[in-house]
Amino acid sequence: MNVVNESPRRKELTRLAAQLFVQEGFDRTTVRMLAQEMGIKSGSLFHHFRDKQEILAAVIEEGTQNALSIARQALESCEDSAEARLHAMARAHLETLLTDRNAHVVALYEWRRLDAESRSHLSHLRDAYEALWERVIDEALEAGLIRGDRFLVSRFVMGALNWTVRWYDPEGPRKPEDLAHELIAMIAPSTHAAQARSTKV
Amino acid sequence: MNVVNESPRRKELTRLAAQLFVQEGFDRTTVRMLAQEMGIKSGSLFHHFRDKQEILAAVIEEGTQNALSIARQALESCEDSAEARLHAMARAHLETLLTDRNAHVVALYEWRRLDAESRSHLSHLRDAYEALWERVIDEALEAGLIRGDRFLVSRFVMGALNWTVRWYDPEGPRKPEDLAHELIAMIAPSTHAAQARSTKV
DNA sequence: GGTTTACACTAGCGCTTGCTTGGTTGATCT
DNA sequence: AGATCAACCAAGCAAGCGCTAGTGTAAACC
Repeated sequence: MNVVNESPRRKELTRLAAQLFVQEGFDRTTVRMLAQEMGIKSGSLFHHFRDKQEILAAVIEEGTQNALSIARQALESCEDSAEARLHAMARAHLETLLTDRNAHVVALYEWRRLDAESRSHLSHLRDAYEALWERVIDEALEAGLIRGDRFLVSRFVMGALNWTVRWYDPEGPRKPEDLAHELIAMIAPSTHAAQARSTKV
Repeated sequence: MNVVNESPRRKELTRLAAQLFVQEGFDRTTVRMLAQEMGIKSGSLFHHFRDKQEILAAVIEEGTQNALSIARQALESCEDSAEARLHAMARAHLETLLTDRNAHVVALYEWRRLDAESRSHLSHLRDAYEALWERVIDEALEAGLIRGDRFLVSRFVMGALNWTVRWYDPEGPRKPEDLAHELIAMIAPSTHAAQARSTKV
């Protein structure tokens, strides 16, 4: 019978599903396409997942969990200044786009295809991630690193970062490190990062 | 027979379609749902549009055309300083989200469901709009209003602005004017806008 | 006053969809 | 050696899909 466990097989299938969801979109991806990509028949798919919705939820959960743990780890292992923490968060965020790009694209584009219960479960995860951001931005505001409305600044920054999935090319010359620097230089021009940049160019 | 004209009836139907596409997503919206919303039977729909794809293209074209003409008008009727032009663009962008929100959400989320020919036609329109942005940002860079990499700054700004469709509440206290001010204050802290803000708060 | 045109209807074809059912296989455990 | 179990398959159902064909009708035009 079908299970809700976390078998390694299921994780691999989730990874493949994420790729197809990005290529085709959730609604256009049929269970037959998913099965073929996985090397099994469409019926066998429902041994691993209750229904198609559950595959989508699994993809998004996987990606968000990873982003959350990477961000937490980055915050723990960086210097304690507001600037260092802001930079660590931006860099962590961009690095997950390298390693988990598919899952994040799905989370951004197909969120609304989740049913009500998956959505409420996953929105807690997402809230936890965004809370990390708001806290780091609060610290930056208090330190006078940046200024402006707390709510608006965090939304603008999240927007700029999330939008990167649209244009960022991991094969290109720009590394996540560079993007993080440039973003912080843009919103906090009085930092070391900004000065290093503006004299270099 | 079905036509490709621009009858007022077709425009009204396009507006209704945009709303449904936002609520349900393009793939989940059936021609029967569209017809019901329009008060006709599903077969009658194909008198106005060749196929379902064409409805999507019509929605996106309408929204992009409006954004483009509003932006051009804003640039023509504003002061000639780099700061004024940047502000005019940001404000125009946010105001189209008020008046044409549905169409823009569709353009952002359902772009990939366009077939090849619609996509190539519409991407010219979108490029024209983004070119306006790049030019204004170039001017701001030259004027020393902001600093940083031309490519990255424009992507970050577009990201922050486009992301607003996710959280912006037109009924709330913040007006497009305010958002535009705040965004510019964030990326160009030495402007009048920034000083007015930071002393006021 | 006859023809055309715009817009709508009814009915349904051919196909695809997500998912179910009942059964087979090979490895693991006792 | 027998039992258990995860993993898979073949076959197909019921529902829904985009779209077409053929027809009706009221207004507009010549």
